[in-house]
Amino acid sequence: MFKLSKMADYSIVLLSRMSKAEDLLSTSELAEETQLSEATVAKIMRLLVKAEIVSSIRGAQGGYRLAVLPENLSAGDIITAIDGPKALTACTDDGAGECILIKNSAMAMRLQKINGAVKNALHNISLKDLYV
Amino acid sequence: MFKLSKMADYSIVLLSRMSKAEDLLSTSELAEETQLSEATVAKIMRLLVKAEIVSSIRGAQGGYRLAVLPENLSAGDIITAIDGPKALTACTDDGAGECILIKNSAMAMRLQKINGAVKNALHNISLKDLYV
DNA sequence: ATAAACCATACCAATTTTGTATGATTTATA
DNA sequence: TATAAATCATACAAAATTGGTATGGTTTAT
Repeated sequence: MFKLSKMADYSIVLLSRMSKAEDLLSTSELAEETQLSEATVAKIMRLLVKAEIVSSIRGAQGGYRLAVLPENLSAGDIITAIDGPKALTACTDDGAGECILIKNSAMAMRLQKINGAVKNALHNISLKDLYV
Repeated sequence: MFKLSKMADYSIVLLSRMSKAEDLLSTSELAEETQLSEATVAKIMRLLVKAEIVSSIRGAQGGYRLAVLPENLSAGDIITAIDGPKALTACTDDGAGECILIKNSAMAMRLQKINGAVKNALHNISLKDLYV
């Protein structure tokens, strides 16, 4: 399926909100403003931190802040962070073991061609483009 | 998720095989040559017929034949036929009721922008490009 | 010390996807 | 005209994925 997952869409909502903020935003603040549950927000923020899309400050008065400029953050980056690399990667030569298994097969070529085109398209859309 | 479904991939295998054939190919012939089960082949062919990507002849000695030139058949057409229009459509103005519900919302705008880009990318890849 | 806040993991429910089974209809051919 | 080859239509169960929540641990400002 080639459609945006709910989680990826939520993450764009959150990132759009963060791109308007000067200071740190906590999970509870983000949840309240976006109408999402705190648990869901927390789950997404963890993934965005791991992908180094946002930076986090722990402890009281902590929170999250964008680590990248909105114009330098692509939809592809966000989707990869949320849905995992398998959602998008085009099986490049430096890939992991799984990729080698189907290398040289016709199936691998097709996946590479199609996923490569999708990947490319998504990397040409920035968060700034999405923030309407 | 932005990856090719198994069914869509199978359909490309089948269509690639058909693009090499001069005459009709039956479900059992296609199944044998592609190593897929007859039931799975039958299911896919039905969808391709409904989408007018292949034409079918019923009865004994019947079978399937490509109804479009490989260079005029896009990956987007194939995916839409197999996974349904929701896999790809960008929520256009002439769309069905479901689309109207989220119209004018920020979510609709994002979906439109992202899915539109993916849709466009997939329509620029033809079956001929995939047939390696 | 305490409370605010992030971190990590595990888990279940809901949905979607895959794959198969069954029976009906069409048609070439002996 | 009976038979077999073939597509058509629907329904359904198993498997995988996704969505969402809960629980407990760790960090840090006050």
